[in-house]
Amino acid sequence: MARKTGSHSQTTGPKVKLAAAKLFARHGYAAVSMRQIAAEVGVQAGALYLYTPDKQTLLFDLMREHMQDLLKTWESCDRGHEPFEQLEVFVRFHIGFHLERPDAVFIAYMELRNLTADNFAVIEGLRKRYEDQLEDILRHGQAAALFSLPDSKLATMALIAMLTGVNTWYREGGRLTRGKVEEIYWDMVRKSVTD
Amino acid sequence: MARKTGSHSQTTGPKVKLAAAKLFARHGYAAVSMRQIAAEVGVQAGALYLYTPDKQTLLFDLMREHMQDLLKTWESCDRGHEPFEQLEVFVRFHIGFHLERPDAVFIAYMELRNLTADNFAVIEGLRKRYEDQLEDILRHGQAAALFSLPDSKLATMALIAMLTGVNTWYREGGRLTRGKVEEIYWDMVRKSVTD
DNA sequence: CTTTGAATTGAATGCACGTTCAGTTAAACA
DNA sequence: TGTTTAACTGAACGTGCATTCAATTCAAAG
Repeated sequence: MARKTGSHSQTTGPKVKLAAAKLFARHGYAAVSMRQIAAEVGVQAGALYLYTPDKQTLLFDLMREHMQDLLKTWESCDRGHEPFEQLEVFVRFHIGFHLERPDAVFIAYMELRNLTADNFAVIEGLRKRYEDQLEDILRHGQAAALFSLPDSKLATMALIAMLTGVNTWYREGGRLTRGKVEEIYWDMVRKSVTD
Repeated sequence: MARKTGSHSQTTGPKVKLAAAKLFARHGYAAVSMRQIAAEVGVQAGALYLYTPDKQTLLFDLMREHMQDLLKTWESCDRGHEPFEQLEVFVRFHIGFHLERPDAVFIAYMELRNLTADNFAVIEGLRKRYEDQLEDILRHGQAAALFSLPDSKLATMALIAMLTGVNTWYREGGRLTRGKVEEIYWDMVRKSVTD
């Protein structure tokens, strides 16, 4: 399928995913046709099937790759050794990672209901693994009597919702720099988990 | 259009909106057909057009009515007179109102991109008016030196995202009662806005 | 210069879509 | 009983959907 030698296009494969991500994020999976994606890439609709078996797999692959990227990047970064430090690293990592991939984040949060049951289970599993990263930090901080949380599961959900929300309003070149946003969110998070 | 005297059905009109809300929330506006909505109501597709001019208006009306209900209910409730009290009332109101209307909330947050430009502007205006309610509370608390916030606009967005997130995980009859959830969230919010 | 074969086209398949509307039903009224 | 009328059906309209595939293109290999 994938060409081995140079032919008249070197980039159609990757272009398909970029085009699909852009259009799914803007208009939603169900509202975007394979013809629209093909037009964005600059080919006819039939050519897309050289790069994906069907539309559902295109969506699933985008979401799976995003979640795997999220987990892998988190696992391979220096995550600190003490609860406050770990929580600050997590907050800054989450905001930075999400602000760099607005399309993928939007799709991963909005298109869950357009996945088949099997695909949904896979993505939910990956999401759960990520949420567990934060929950572990909160529980260790709680166990060390550094944090004060009535319910670490609820706090996990509350904090992740708050942090991910940055994508709904942040615009590059706006009033606040990315670093300033990270700082303000970290300040709120730190206070919310302590007495 | 609407019948004035008793005929063989008293309820088709309202049923259309309930069915549409349920299906839009579950599968998304673009993925739901007029035929599916009609089947849920128990009529043929053509009959829906006695109650809505088109599918887009059905979506818009659901979103507009939800936002108007939100604003009206907030404006007509006892909102307190002192910043901490006002903020606590807002937190509890927001959580309670949202948990009671999961379908409408889901639609209002997920289907913005399926609105026409004109309809989007209307809904965004209503949403802004609601966000301003919280921002006003935070600014007054800040002005009275009761709250400590580097940026009240950012804090508004962060808190609303956190509170609305409750709809993604809360399930009636689960581990926590609604009142307990309100209490825990209020605790986190209170701490996050103070020193 | 000819052969090869992957990349792509473009037409076609069958199906589902939103919407319309002439006709049917049946309850309410005269 | 006969007339009215709102509610609803069922078929149809034109369009666009995801997907398939025989035919074509064209750069590289021989």
